Amino acid sequence: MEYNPKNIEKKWQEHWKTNDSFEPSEDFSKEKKYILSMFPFPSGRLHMGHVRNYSISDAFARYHRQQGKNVLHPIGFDSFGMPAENAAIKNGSHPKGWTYDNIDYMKNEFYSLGFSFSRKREMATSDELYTKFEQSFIIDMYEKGLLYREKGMLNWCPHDQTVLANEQVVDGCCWRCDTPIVKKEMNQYYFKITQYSDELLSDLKKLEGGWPKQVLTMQENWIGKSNGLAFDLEFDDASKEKLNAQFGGFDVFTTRPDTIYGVTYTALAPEHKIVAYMIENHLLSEEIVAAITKMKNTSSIDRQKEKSGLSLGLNVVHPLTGKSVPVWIANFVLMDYGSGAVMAVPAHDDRDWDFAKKYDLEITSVIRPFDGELSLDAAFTEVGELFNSADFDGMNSKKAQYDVIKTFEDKDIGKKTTNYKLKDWGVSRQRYWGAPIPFIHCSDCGLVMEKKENLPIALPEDVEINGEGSPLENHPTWKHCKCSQCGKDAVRETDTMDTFVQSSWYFLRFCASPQNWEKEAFSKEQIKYWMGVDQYIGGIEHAILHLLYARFFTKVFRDLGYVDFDEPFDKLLTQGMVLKDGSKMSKSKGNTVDPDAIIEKYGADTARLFILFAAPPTQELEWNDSGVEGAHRFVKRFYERSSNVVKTDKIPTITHSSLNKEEKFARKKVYEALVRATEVYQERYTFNTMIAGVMEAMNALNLQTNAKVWSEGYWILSSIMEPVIPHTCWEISHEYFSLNNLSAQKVLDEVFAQESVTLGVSINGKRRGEVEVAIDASNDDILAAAKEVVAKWLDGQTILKEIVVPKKLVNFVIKG
RNA sequence: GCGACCGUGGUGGAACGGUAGACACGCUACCUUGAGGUGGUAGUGCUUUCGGGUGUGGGGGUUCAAAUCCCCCCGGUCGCACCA
Repeated sequence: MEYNPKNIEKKWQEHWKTNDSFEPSEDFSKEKKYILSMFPFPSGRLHMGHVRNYSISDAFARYHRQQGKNVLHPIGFDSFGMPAENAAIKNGSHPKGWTYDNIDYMKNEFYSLGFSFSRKREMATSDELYTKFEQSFIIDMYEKGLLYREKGMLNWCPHDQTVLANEQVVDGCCWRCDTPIVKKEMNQYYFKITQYSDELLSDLKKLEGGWPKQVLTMQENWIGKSNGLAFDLEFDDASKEKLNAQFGGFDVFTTRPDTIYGVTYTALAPEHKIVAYMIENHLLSEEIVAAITKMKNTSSIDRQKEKSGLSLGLNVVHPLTGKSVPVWIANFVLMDYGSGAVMAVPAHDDRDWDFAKKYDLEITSVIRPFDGELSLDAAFTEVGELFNSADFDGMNSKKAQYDVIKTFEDKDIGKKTTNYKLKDWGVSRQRYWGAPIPFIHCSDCGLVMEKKENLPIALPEDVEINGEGSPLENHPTWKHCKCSQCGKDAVRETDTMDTFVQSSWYFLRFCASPQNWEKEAFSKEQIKYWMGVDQYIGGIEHAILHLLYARFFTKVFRDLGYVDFDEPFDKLLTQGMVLKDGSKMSKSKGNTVDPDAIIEKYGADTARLFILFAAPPTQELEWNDSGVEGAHRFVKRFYERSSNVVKTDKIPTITHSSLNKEEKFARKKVYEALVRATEVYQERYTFNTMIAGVMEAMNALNLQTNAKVWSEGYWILSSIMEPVIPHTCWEISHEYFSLNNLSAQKVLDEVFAQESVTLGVSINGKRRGEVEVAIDASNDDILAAAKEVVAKWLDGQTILKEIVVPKKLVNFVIKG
């Protein structure tokens, strides 16, 4: 029996396809499992990261199917996005053709790996049907006030010619093409994600235990909640006059109200509206205006390099002391956080300190250490004791924060405030290959929504894509339409949506029964049954963007009445990257391994086995060619040794007591592998250790010749390996077991019964020998036997303590 | 700077306070083979005077017992980063 992966794999892939083997049942009384891998972008070919991702989810899906669960394991494609347009610009292909060709190719790759996806629920987010339902949700969100249009300074990528969300700007550059971002003022649609800031933060608690801590922390930091005091700083009379009485003062926010008596200057962001007013009304010298303009045009990276600022020649009044405090502009004050203005306490804040030193501003200390001297070489930012602070003198600075806030609230000059780093999600993209935003601009009615019955607003196919401007804007006819309200000539919105909108609800779409596919996005009943996703698997790179947006959409859908839960993904597994020669596989580094070539050479089962065996799923995985060969040898051995099995329709019954030592050992190893497999599939996800257990069992089986033990062993081992190397296991199972063993397996306790057990014997925790004792030996007998074994170590020593750990070891504590 | 995770043979990795290095790769020797591959047998942390000694980044602590728990330091990876 020679192992021929090509024949076996093709045979079973055909079988699964023709028999609809992996379609979930519509019987909602069954216990369900929803296993989902993050869906791929159809870039053209699968890479090893994909293979790893889907090998993991497929193992889960197949395992739960064996356990009799109703399993939903769908696949789709996140198929809108820039690369389709880039390909169009580069080689003249049409984004749609390019995308769907890629999808076809990748689907074949998926099925050649034997993944058990529901074929009937395959979809792509660029399908018009998907766009139709999405646009309908967008209209709902607009009606709820969760989507709005506003002019703002946006992140503009000059290369991709589009706006980016804050989350898509990485180190000041475009997340896709690495081009430095410039700020541009434009109209833009925003999702009001900030309305959910608090809930997105507090619901992270519900995910504890199910999600990796790292991801929860990243989301927490991204939302960035901080509590503090907001208050008004009022201009003195001379400053008010200078500003033509247009401004009475400005708002500042601080998380350190305890340092209020240490305020010696205040600083505005260069983009602050007071600064803008002063420039417009020529209240500043040309020199200063030039410096401000330069500051504003500096990229955010450069702006971080050195602090700089300018005095505005204005003063405010300290709210508690009445002292005059100068107003500056500072490049480190961010317009989009808080109010774009800060009170500065150089004595107790590093940034304020640097700035004060550079411009020789006053520094007033108000907190000193509880013991020891206050150093005047740097800002003192620890907790300490207040001084120079009137009524608050002597108070613990931590406690004083509450008292100062209370004082401001009592006097009605400020209040406790919470700020978030999270910003509203800008979703317009000035690109073609995306879902059109279903709005209309009417010269009479303003911004109006398209009527739902006219959805989808589909993309025109005859477009010119040359990288200049928005193809929809440039299209001769597409944007012209009738106003949905007054019926007069109007124009469509030509912006399309960020592709993260599609991935924010695709997991809900998969819950829809294919027979209702056309009619509805999903039904409440289907959602109720299938959601939440029991196990979600994907890369850590989506820890913020996708997962935050999907959580946001879930909460919005809940408030729109479509779903009745708060969080979409119960359990999240973030897989590690696939590396080659120590770094991430990438075309530019030339260290990629093509999955197709591996399947061609060794078969899909080898690829799957290697990828699950080489490392636990959450860790990085180093690709290793000889490791792949090792995996291949195992699959081959596993298949070829099945010739020791005798055909049977049910698991053989064996009288354990009549077996010899090797046979008993083999059975024990087989059942140990089963116990471990259960643990791994249900809790630990360390497939590498499960596979190691199967290898041990195989090694043990090979030391004996009992056909019944072989048959029982294969009955169990091919069942627990089926989620990993499905083709080989189905072939074996079909050949010998009529496919009856691919189901939940029972553990037989009798095989673990032992007459004797070997204990380690140690002295002072140091292993000195081992002793074999009867399983039911008393502690005294064990100790006596153990003492004999280590007699030479105990000679002339006083035993202070004797410890017996049942079935593990004996430890003697001796003096010295 | 802040936060999270991690540090075990030549390599990937086991060990959920209880015999460190399971399982595999690699390597060495031998058997099978015309050769290569496959398959098989034995060995493989370091060191050794063959008794043993020593060993999980370094130092300390808790414990009868620590790779594992606690503290400090060193190193690495990732994320955030002038967020007031």
